[in-house]
Amino acid sequence: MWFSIDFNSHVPVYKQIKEKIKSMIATGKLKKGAFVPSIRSLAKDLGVNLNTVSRAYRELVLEGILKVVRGEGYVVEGLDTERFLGKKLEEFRKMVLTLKGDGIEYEKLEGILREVYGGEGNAES
Amino acid sequence: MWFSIDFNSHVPVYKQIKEKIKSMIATGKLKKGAFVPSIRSLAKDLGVNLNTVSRAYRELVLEGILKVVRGEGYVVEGLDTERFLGKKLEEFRKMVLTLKGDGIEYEKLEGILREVYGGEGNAES
DNA sequence: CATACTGTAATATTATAATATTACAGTGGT
DNA sequence: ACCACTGTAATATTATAATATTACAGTATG
Repeated sequence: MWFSIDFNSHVPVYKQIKEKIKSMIATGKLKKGAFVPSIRSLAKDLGVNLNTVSRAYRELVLEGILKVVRGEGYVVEGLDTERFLGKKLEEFRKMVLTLKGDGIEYEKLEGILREVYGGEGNAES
Repeated sequence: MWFSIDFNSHVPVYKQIKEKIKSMIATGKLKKGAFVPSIRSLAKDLGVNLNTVSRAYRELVLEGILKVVRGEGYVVEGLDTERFLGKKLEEFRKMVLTLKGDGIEYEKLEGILREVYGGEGNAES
């Protein structure tokens, strides 16, 4: 089992797959040169169609993140981690702005932050 | 001009409209008994089709948030604000979890929080 | 070389969102 | 009564995402 798909999300499945792969590269769970699961096996694991995984991988190749070796599979090329995380933080900022606009107080968000990160400011390393 | 739509978002336009209306009720910009813009005028303002706004309003009626007076328009009924904000915070928590999973540190998120809230937040590093 | 994996390609089908357009029906002001 | 607004309804069309299915082509290994 590799990861899971949120079928209730408005985010297209192929985009969710792309994001997860990128995330795994960013966190070192997938290293340069490693093979990602074959299209068929990942499709089966996730419970989606072969074509959907195929599209995700194809686009990742176009973005220079994967490379394909016909007959063998897809291999991790690399990822501009800074850029990837930067986009994530941009999304975060956008959401915070919306929440502020909804009248939610700073303390409430900070509380959730603390909760998720395990009580104190520092928790993970 | 009422608000704007993000056409690049994966979130369907009619859902974005629903969220904005709810948000405006939650923040008191739309009060109980007030008329929301007519289907046609809002559609024109947002640059979307009449049917799209119609769908959003129709669903808001089903949720008890708007009420319709034929020939006159749609009127604000009410909103369970606690529930609405609760869902927003749930989404926030989910995003924070993802970001933590991506290896982003607590301090980075807190920094953005502070930024958006204009340094107001709290000191207490 | 046969088999079992890989990726690739093509086609058809379904569901959803959004659009465009036309028409009908209710309400209020003049 | 007329007119200008309201909402409503129905139909057709487009684009996208995802599915299902079949077939073909490259690679490695027993």
